[in-house]
Amino acid sequence: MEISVNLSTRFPHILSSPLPSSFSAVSSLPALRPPHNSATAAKTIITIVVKEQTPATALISRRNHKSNSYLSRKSAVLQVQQSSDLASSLQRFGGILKVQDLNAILRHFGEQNRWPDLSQLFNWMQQHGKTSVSSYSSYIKFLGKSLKPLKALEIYNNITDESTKTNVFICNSVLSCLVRNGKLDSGIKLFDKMKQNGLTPDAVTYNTLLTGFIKVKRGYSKSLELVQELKHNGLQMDSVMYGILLAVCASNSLHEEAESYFNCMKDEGHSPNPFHYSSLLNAYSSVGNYEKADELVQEMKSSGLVPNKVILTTLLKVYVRGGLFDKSRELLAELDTLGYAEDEMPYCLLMDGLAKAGRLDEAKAVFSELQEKSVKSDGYAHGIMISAFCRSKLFEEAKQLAKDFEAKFNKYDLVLLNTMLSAYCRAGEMESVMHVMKKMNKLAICPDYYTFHILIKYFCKEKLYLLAYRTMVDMHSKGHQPEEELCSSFIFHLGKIRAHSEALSVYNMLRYSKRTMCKALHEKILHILIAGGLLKDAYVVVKDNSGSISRAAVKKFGSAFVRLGNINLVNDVMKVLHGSGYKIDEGLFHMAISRYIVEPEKKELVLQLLDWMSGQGYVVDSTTRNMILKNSHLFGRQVIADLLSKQHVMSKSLRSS
DNA sequence: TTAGGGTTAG
Repeated sequence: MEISVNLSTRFPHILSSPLPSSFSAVSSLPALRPPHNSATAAKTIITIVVKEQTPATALISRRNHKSNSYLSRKSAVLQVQQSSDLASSLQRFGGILKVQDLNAILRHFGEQNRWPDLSQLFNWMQQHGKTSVSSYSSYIKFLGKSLKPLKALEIYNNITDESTKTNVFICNSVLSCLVRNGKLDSGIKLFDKMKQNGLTPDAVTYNTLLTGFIKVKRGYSKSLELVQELKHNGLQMDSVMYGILLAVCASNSLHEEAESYFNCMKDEGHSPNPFHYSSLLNAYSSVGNYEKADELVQEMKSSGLVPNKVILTTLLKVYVRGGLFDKSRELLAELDTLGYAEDEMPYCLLMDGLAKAGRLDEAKAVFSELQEKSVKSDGYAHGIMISAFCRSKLFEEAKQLAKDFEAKFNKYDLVLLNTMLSAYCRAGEMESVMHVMKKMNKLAICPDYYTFHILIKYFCKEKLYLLAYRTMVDMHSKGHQPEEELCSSFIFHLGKIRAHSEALSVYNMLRYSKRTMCKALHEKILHILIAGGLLKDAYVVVKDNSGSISRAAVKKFGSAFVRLGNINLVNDVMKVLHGSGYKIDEGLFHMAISRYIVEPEKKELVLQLLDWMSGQGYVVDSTTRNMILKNSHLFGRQVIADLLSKQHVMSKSLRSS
């Protein structure tokens, strides 16, 4: 099959059409503003009337003046907030506005998601020296909300005053901005730097960072380090912190640890709220411990809290994970009665659990029920069923449902796109595969590890090995490490189509990744490299992995290299062969000498080789010996005579012993 | 005078 489309941003080697401009056009539209109401604004303008003053009215006048100035500032704040031309209204009112007024406007813009105005105002404030700590902390917070963590870092890094830079409010908002934008690692690094520069972190700082560990692999152990640190700094755990830690435990499936935090928290006098309860329930769901879950819900009720929608939905999750499908159905009915099953989530939980337990028909029945009841859906239910069909190898049904999704919904995210991609790939629908990839491009959704994995597997299945190769290069350049099984079969196929250097590059991706690598792969790539004449690379493979390569393969490599490899490396190769326990045979030695005879300028290498061989106890056979003698004028007669006589003595002593 | 929070689905 031939792929005519190729090249674009997300998949530079696969899609052809240039990135459609519609995305950037839409994303650059200014945020919608509230309607401008000039009539209201006009009413709020206060005219200051200057009256003649008598001593008796002076005090009142001052008060009036004060309140007048307050009122005029308040009016100016409104004017600026409602103005459609921020620059000119700042020019007009900026002079009477105090820093706190400007901060109020800044927060107003932030709360209204008026990002361009927000930045314009902050710039103006900086240019006019009208900023305070609050301006920075608010502005940085809103930069985080508008997904501009780099801009926030830039603002922070440009702060020159040291005490401002280690101000806990500003530091907390920068860290929060990084964490909420998925940059936990850089947040932690910056945190360390801030401490070195004199920041005294408080509970908010720690909670901000801890939040980042909820959705991170091995987040629990990392969060423990922070907890230790904050305790060491004399800070106490608060109810928010317990809430975050419970969520960390739940997402790491640590129900015992969650339980222990929950009890600690109560012991310390904090009353658990529904968030705490639901996190602990969620932790129980990972092991399907419905007894403990039931007990906990009872406890919650007796403490006077009424289980809400989330609590009951999470309880349903526990039942599903515990395999209690009848009980799950009863609870779902209860949720329905309470009006808590208006959206698809509880159905999704049950469907997914049924499908994963191999009860696909029952899952399908729930899916039908959900559609008949016109439950509000964002497409999750489709995603779950598409995956379920793929899992059961019902690719045709998966494909149909993916098409159905596309017809009904216009909302995509990465997981759903991957699910559809997988369905189309497994069903062998090339056009639909390309269509999904274009869609991903258009929506500027970055492919992840799974996307690449699905595509590479599919391209291999279609024997589009070079396309698969380019996809893997993309994958690798995005920092994803392909898994061994995929690489291994891929290397095999690349070898078969004589794409030797591509095979080597895949081998190296695996070799220099953190993934484990099966020993047999070294020999596999060695054969490919020899076949492709990439002997120098083959040499590196043998040198680094001689213990994992069979004698036969080493021999094959040796004779290929000595015959055709770089002459300057022949002696090194001999040494590596010998070092790996391979006995250099007469044929190989003869071949090496023959090559040197053709290139007499390499005579130093011949002498070195002969000398080394004597040292290792190798005997020169008679054929080779005669060939050397015949050509000894090329190398220097005397030296050769000396070396050969040394050899002769050695061979005699070997024979006699 | 400004910073932090946690719960459910693919």
